[in-house]
Amino acid sequence: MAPAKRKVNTAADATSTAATKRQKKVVEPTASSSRPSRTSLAVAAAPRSTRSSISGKSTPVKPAKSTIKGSANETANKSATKTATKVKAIEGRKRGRPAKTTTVEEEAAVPGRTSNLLIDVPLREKPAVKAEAEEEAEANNEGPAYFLMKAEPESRIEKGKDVKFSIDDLKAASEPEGWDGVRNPVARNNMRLMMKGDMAFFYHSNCKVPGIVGTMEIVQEHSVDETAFDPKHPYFDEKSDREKPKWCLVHVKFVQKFPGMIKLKELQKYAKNGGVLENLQVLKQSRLSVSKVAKKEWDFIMGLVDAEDVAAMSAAHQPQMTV
DNA sequence: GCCAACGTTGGC
DNA sequence: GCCAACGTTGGC
Repeated sequence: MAPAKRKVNTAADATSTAATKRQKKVVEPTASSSRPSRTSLAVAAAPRSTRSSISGKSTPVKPAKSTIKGSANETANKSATKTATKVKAIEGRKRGRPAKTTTVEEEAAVPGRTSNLLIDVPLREKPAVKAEAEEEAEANNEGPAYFLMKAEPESRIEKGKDVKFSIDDLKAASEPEGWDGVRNPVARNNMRLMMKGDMAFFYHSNCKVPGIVGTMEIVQEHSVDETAFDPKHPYFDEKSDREKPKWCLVHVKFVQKFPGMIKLKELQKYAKNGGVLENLQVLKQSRLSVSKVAKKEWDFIMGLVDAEDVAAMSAAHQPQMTV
């Protein structure tokens, strides 16, 4: 479901009109040792591996990603009856495991701005301490917010179409790319937070060496992801109603490709006990294809790039041992 | 290819 | 609305 963005090369899109891309891997991201620790007792009691061995393994072939599923129902918003401080995670549901609850603050936790998240969601009540909240929002309302978006740089065919989308594809695009295909509610909500001028890391996922390969800028805020309505599209979602669009995309433009990749492995090193990146969302929720990055995390990672750059240059200038 | 994580489903 | 089952993601 929450695919990282992937680019789908349709005939129409072959020349890279902004139309389709893919995304993927939203979703989803990892803990220090790569997998978030789980807290559910129910799961502990019945380890997934056990269950899956009983039910049989999934197909060896990678299933179509992200297309069909989708969240329970954004329509369930109506049932959001919660109180002011706790709001059902964005869409709420009619059935199923209860959605995690998050505070307004958490949901709006993109540093530096108030949330514009809920376009199609009921308004939340304002915090009691409204004045303070507003002041803080204003005080923070400067500078861009930062994100991380995943795409698959290697070819993978889904519904007959190649879903690959790399930083080089973005770089080659002549117009802003619509980051479509996000089919995970959390990732989608992160896209709704994006504002023009915000920045995002471009992350290569589902490949040999995953990691951050460059940056891009958000040039157009969220709009409806039309690929959800096309039955032939890899990202078709039969449950998405045109009257009530469930999925959105944002448009991005290439900013830079790093001289080298900041590997996932390296990011994880800095996430260990108390490290600067210990709260990097993509490391905590490895499957999130669109995640938030705090300014401090962004700056730190950009610092790694510079350091690497310098190291690469000095290596290049090292006297060569001639053979 | 394996399998932890975790979102969703749907019976109760 | 709880929760067991199950499907998918994506690093390894």
